[in-house]
Amino acid sequence: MNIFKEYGQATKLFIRAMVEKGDLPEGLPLERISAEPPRDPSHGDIAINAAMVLAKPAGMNPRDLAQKIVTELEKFEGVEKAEIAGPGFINLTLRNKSWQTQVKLVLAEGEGYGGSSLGVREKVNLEYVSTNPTGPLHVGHVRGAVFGDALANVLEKVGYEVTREYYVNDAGSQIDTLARSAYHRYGEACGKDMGELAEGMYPGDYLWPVGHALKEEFGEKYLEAEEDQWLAIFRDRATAAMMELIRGDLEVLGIKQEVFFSETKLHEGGGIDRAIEFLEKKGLIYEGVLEPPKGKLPDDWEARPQTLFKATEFGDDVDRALKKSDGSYTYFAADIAYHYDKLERGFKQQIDVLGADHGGYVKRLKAAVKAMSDGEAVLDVRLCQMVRLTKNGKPYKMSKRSGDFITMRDVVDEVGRDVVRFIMLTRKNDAPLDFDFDKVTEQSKDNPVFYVQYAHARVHSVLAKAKAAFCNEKFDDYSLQQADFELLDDDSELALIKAIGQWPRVVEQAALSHEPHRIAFYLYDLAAEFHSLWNKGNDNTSLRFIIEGEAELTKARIAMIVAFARIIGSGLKVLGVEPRQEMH
RNA sequence: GGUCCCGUAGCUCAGUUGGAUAGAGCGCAAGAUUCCUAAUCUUGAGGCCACAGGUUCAAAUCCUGUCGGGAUCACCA
Repeated sequence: MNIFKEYGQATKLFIRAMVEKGDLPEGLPLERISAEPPRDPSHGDIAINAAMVLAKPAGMNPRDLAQKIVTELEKFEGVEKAEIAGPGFINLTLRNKSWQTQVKLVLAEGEGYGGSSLGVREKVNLEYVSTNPTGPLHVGHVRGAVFGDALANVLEKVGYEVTREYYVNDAGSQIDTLARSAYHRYGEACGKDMGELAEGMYPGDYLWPVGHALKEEFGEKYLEAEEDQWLAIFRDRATAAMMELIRGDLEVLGIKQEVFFSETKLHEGGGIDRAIEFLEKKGLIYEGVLEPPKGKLPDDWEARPQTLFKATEFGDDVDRALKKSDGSYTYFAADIAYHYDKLERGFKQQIDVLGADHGGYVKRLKAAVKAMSDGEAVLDVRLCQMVRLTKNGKPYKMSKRSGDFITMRDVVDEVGRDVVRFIMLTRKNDAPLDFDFDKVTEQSKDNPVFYVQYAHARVHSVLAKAKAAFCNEKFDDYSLQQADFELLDDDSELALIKAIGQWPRVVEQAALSHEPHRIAFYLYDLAAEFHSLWNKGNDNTSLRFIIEGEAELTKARIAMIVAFARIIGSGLKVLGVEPRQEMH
């Protein structure tokens, strides 16, 4: 249970009661009431803004209103004191017991602690990665992949039903290029001199096995054949092979998406026609000529009539072309159809995770979804900024193993999956991120992954020592729930416990704002709280976790740090990182 | 030129969807250390939150404009 929410709800109940009694007018903006931890801990545990938010619409003095609420809140058993501060804040100080109980809750609920049913099982479609199937994942793709996956986890934790999806761009001209590149390798596999690989082809050696497989399958059948005889089939085989490769890459990162949606199927199955027809019925399609873009014109710009979608009616800057001059559909048309398909599958909440280079694409996507759903569905597009690879602060070039880029596997091989995943979430998605190969593997506070893991490992170690010191006591989660939590009354212990109590709130906020990085930052802060407490035990041995001869006290403290470790564990799980028992 | 993102401590960045005296880490200065081990902790110095207006009880946060940095810009994908 989220303790902040609890008191926020309670406040709202009082207000409603007051409205019913006629003490307050109807129609107050109750949704603006928040119960949050105050920035300054000396202000108490929970700050409620109700009086300030409601004073004006209620036509009351904020402090008078606050006084009424305070009188009610004071009656709560868990509240030690409630006071009015500043312009009308209501500051609650909870009894220690209210916090200490959280420890027991964590142990009882285990990984479920921090979860909620906020999402009421609403379906969310989360599309991420979606790289062109023309080669293995490279570093640039990792961030979006990790971001999307962690976001999916967070959303699930608060009760959304998330579908993790990958849009396979297997229809464009880049696939023809892929097929031709594969053909080149096929020729070579057959022992023919193919000369130099033409400009613009995919040079990576990951196409070698594809060439060989094609030789296995077709022998020399297509060696002298015209392109139109083999192109389609090579496209098909090469894409399948690339998707196989990409799935393998994703698995290395620990990512599993359940839907792989093919653009080609959209073309072949008439999905695009259907979506366009749908828009046409709404009167949102017309033939027209676009204004030339402002500023510098592209060299080959010319006015031409096109099939256009009225994107401007839904917030876009210009209307967007749906057909090329040869009559075939544009990429955007396919994308409209794809999002239409998501709507047909019942997704009112859609999230696309894209690279920052797609920034200019966001408005038209949102416009399309808005238009097709009559504003019923929401599309959120999260853009992930660049990752700059560095080593010791200098731009880093790795040996290029497959073609002309650094692959995701290169990075994971070098530093490990957990490090990659965690570091990718130590920055907001829309801020660029430096990935320094030295820093991320360094064992120091500088490196958040290490810092958090270290705290977790310390708990594990203490637990083992406690078991050895008290062989007659049990330290499993159930036994620990029976501990006397009121013994945890030192300020620094309470500080750790209060930090633990923030977890449900953090999860909720990360989920609602679609910002999984908040989890990573929270875990770091939480770990800091633990390390701090640990070191107090160095100064003052009475604050150590294991106190010889004091079984009850030791049990309570072990319960506290085990609860701490559970939070770290479930937080890391959300990020897709394995918590470590030891650091060596 | 249009659009989107960014501008917070010397550096790298958080900032609880508008809250009270703006926070961490690195670096700098001083100190501590037998539970995981100087891998950690404590204390200190360091800020016109780019700038100017506006909205209100309250703005780093929302709106407008200016300046600076990045991305992107008709049929590509």
